[in-house]
Amino acid sequence: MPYSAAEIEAKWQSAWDEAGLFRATRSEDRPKYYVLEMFPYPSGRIHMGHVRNYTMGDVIARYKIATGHNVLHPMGWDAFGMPAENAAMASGGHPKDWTYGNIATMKKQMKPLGLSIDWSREFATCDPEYYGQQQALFLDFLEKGLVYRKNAVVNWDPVDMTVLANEQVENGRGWRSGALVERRELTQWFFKISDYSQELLEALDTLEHWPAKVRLMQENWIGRSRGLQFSFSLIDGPDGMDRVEVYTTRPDTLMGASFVGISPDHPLARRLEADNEALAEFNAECRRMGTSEEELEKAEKRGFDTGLRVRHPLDPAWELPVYVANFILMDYGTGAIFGCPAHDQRDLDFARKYALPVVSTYAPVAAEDGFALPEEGGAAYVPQKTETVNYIKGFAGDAQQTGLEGIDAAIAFCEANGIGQGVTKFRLRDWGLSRQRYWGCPIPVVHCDSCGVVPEKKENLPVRLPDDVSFDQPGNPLDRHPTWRDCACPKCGGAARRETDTMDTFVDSSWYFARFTAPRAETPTVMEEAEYWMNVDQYIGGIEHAILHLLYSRFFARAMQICGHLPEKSIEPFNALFTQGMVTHAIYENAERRADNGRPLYHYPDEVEERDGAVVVKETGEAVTVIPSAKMSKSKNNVVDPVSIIDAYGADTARWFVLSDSPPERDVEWTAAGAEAAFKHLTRVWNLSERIAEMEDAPESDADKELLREMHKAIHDVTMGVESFGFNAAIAKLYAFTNTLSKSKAGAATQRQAIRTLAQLMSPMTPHLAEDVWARQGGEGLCAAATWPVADEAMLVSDTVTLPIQINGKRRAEITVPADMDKSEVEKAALAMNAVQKALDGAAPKKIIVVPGRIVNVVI
RNA sequence: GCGGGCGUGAUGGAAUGGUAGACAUACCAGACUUAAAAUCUGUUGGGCCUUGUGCCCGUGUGGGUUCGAGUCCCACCGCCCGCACCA
Repeated sequence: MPYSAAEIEAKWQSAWDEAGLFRATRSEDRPKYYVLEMFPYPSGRIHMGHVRNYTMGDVIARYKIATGHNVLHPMGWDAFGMPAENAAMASGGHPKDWTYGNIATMKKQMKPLGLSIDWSREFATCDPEYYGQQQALFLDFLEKGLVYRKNAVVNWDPVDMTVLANEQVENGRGWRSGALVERRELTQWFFKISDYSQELLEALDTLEHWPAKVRLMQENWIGRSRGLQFSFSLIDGPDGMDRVEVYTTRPDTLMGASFVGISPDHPLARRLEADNEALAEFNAECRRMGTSEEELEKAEKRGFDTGLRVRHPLDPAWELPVYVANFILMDYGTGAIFGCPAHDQRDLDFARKYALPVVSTYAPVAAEDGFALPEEGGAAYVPQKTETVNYIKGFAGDAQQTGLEGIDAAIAFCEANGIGQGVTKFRLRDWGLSRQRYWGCPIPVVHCDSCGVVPEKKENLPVRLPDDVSFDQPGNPLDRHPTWRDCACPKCGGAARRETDTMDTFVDSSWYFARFTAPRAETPTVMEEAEYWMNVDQYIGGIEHAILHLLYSRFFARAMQICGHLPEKSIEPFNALFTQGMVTHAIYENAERRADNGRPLYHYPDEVEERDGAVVVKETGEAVTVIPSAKMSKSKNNVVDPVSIIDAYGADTARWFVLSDSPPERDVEWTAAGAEAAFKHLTRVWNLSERIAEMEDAPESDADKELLREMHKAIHDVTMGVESFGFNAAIAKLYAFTNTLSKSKAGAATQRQAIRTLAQLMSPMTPHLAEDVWARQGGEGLCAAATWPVADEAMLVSDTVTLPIQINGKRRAEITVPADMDKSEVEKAALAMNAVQKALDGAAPKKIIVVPGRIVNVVI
């Protein structure tokens, strides 16, 4: 019989369903294991990235089932968000219909992959049963003071009358209207994540099974710094303003101060713009810039001289100008800085532009050739904190000190002289959760003229989104929905208005992992279930979530614990994290023609072919530029649809391929050739199984022993590979073992044992094929439920070992010796070799290094 | 701009500081076939001539540590990800 993926895949999926193999229930007889992949946004169709992500999780889940764990492997939908509203605006439908329609489609596309998911726990974050519990969490957080209101800046589109996300701002203009975007202040809700800065930072050390790079990125994001907070006294400032408070991490450069810079949003700047039209214009222009940090940092550094002056705290006679500058963030520090051009390149650029003085406070201890002080035209000199420098114009010990010592000395000096205080600050800002959009979780509060902001009563939850909304007018439809918006105050019963803002979708994804432990509960979580299933033992997702999603989830775990929704152990909810790479594909750009709208013209993979070493469009023969390995994107026509791959080759081929060619943390490029190779291999295994099933038994020989030895090596290597996320390496071993088996001269019984083991080792990756081979070769029960094989240590060690012999680190010969041979014996045997004597050419070895089982290196 | 990562044959990649290129693709050669496809077998980093169990070079570039560096350290170049209202 030929290999028919479609047939066997359907068959074994029903078998697993009938056996209820993936239904998770609490049980004390096995250790639990919770494996979770970041849940998908229901964008419309599944893509290869989903296949890769869920296949990796599935490998872990199936491996853990086989090694005797009680596995929880759930799936849900991150279903709120802008694309649903955009679709509604574009085509007139309802975000709800669009979203649930997409979920149905994607679930139908995922099912054939044969994932070991407990679908009984499925939910979407836009289900009222889910977001209602999220509203309950919000009210608990409010009660505990974990959420509060303050003003914050948003991107405002004055034509569409709507708030824009950063990604909706293109070159300072709204993506739909093309209008110049403004910054506007709104009163918004914030989570007090900054209260946990220190704790979130320190706890990173406990996350030993997280990638070091993710921990480092979070550390930098939280951004702890030690510095000095002090003020400059303002000369003839406006009423009530007599000083400018400043925070600096380099107080040792205070004697190099050359100006004071304040944010355009600083209270002083706002006060001054009232009587200064030019300044008002400057500030307005700054506020037209986007709100993203990237944009602020990349923008040309510009300043406006307010004409005001301040006194230097160490020398009242020393006056400095005050500038409003576009690169200073009101959100960080005090919204004001002092500029020290000699030791900060940005300040130096600024000083040169506005002809401000440049004064070095320290210089290198030993200047290299060509070094010039910044005041002599050199670049800003910024030493490492551990580098020793020569303080030439310091004030706190004036001597050679490391940068760090200089900072500490400066803080101590300033504190002793009443100039300022050493403070620890964090870069981490509070998390603004208000969104002025319809398709999100309503914030469950009411605004009452007499009572102010009143939380909705818990028994009135969920505050449901109204269905009768339209998107034919700009703005948030909740704002113009009177019967929903107008309500009674929960406190006084008088006329009040619902909050029409909804929550950031990051809120939805900050606790879904906890909800999976009790997805139908009438409370956000159930302690008994959370106690059993939490924490997530292995979390898998994209590196793009390294900071925000993971940090927010860590904060939520703490907040939920405080409110009694999670056990103490869940303060860090993800025991282990793995960040996988993307699935990429070449882009085929027409080199001779552009699309009608002037943009580049991209061709689908099946529209091009190779002719005489060049890639051309099949129909027209036009030349094509191949851009290798780019992120799959609809607009580039380089998306490969998993459905078509599954239809053509089966799910096992798709699963095998996405795991095989690249290490999981790196990007993998989808190629037609790679998919075919995967299919070819699975066919080979199938054919091998057919052949072995019909073999007649033969007397045992050395070949049997050899095959068993290779089998145990394969068990060992594949197990190691799966345990350490080395799926590609595990697959390489499986290829090699398949080759060994197909050439083996061993007897039928041994070959059957070997191919059953091969099936088991393959089953996490290609569960359907494995199941079929297992059954064909007389395996008992379901392969998916069979106990994982264990490598026999005794079978792994060889009697002899081949050692390379190096002369001065260059390989010159090799020698085969008994594995347990003594070091000195190995040394003797190596020196006695002809090739070694020839290479030595009479020279006497100075030193001989023998690393047992590894290498011999002769140094002459 | 800031933070993080990556860079190895024609290609994807393998390699606890210890024989660089496992495994796969592609290419070439052979078997089977009237033929092709499929399948199976074998070869393949570059260079040299003296064809050997030979020599030299080789993991983005330049330096360093080490008996020994793809791996560790420093600098540079290129590409990718994140930058707080995309999910």
